[in-house]
Amino acid sequence: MVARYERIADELRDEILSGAHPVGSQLPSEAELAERHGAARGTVRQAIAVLAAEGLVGSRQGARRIVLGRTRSQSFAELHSFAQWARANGCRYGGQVIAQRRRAARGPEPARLGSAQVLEVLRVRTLEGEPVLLERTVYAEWVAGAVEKLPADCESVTEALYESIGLVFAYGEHLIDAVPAGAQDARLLGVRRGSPLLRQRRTTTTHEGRPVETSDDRYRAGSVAFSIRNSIGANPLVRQAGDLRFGAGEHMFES
Amino acid sequence: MVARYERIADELRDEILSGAHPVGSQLPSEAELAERHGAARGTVRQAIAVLAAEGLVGSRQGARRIVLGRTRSQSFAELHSFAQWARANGCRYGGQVIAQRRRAARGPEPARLGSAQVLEVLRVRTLEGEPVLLERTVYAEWVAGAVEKLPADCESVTEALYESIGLVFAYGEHLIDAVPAGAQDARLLGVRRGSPLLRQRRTTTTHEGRPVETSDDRYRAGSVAFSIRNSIGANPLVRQAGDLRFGAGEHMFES
DNA sequence: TAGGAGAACTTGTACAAACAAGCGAGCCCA
DNA sequence: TGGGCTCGCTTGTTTGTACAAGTTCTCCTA
Repeated sequence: MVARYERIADELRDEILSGAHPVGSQLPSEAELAERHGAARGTVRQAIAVLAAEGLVGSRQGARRIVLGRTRSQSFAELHSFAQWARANGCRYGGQVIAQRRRAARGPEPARLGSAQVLEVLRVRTLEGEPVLLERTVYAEWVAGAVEKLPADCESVTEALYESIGLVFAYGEHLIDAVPAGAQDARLLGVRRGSPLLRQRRTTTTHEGRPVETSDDRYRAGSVAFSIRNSIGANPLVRQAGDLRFGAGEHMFES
Repeated sequence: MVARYERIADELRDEILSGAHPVGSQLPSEAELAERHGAARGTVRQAIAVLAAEGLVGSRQGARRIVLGRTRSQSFAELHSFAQWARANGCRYGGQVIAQRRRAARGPEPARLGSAQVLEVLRVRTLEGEPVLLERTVYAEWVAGAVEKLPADCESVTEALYESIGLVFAYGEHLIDAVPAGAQDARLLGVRRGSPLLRQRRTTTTHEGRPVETSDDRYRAGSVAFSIRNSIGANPLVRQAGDLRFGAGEHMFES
């Protein structure tokens, strides 16, 4: 059973994406939409809030809402799962575990993952046959067993963990910056040492706030970009100051 | 006059940031908060929605809400304005226009900015005295005059434009990836050619959806990172496929 | 003691009503 | 003609109510 406001949101979104409401044009008023759908104004507002969060429409008190764009931001699942994202974009994709070992948690890991033992996995992901992403992931102890059981060429870790132990990655925190490729990065991604990589560091938790993993993912430059649409009043992306230093050598599996 | 739900949100945020509600702990129920603040449940829900959008709390139907983190995502203004962001972080900052000229719009610019003539500005931004950001911005014709009147060392373009013509940057679309520094990048940022830069391409519009500018901003690696907090159901960040090609030399707003 | 039924609690959805606040267009007057 | 003002429209805020749906804990029973 889909909620009513979601169906209204879907319908409005379709109308925008199909061009019935061109970019820059005014949306029907809340009252009009409410009458058309036979719903209360509050429900319509909820529907419109969904579209606003997707960056499709903007609003200003007193004035009609306007259509801002036609490219829709996707769900968290696609941000988190490389496989789901690749599939949604119609790309061939694959993955391969390069190295995997258990070790004691160190540095900020005990605090972040809440376990003294962790499982460290180095994985290469490919898009259209080419290696584009190097994942250095550290799993909390309580999922380590399930991760170890996965095949080395598992295509979607997220889905596999959901199937095996019902694990859902619910919340994530991401830090995005650029770093030069280290020796290992260069070798595995097939680029020159020092060439630019897009790095995404993330920590993921379950619905209950239980930490699952932290990861250092490095994308080959040009293969992937992150996109965000936002508006005054609500957006989750922020800059964070770095310290102008970065060491290329502080990796996990660096020999 | 601040809205009631905003005051409740502020109070709750303070409690979370101050540690009264530790990370992972449960928030009081909506009914409890409503009674404590003498407000209706709907108002409390609105307040909590603000915190959820900031990534501070998560929720699941039937279960108490939990605190997800203590680092608050900031407002759009801080994402958009380098000056406002730097100030909020207590950094010394500056800016200097390197070059500026009017020219005919080309490529995707006429469509994106809605004008045939544009103003192109090359600006270097500094943090704590060091150059960290190179902005290549193209302004639509209708703001070009106001931009030209700004002093070359204007510290905050966003604020200056607001003061002079009441312009508010309301909506933005951002594309984030990594690129190697070109010759000009390297010279102006004081890094080696080919070293990694974090690139943010953005297009900004007013409340009315009127395009203001598109920009290609390049951050020195290590100086700045982008951070995002998200959850299942709502997040604005997406990956976008690149084409695996990139040339270091093809600057200035290529597609 | 283990497991299941169920009650109590909590969040999600929906409706209705009212007032506040801001915008825009049209009107009137100088 | 130009400027200011008013009025209607539209979105923003708030309250109250009701029920649906999911979670969690307790207690009872096999």
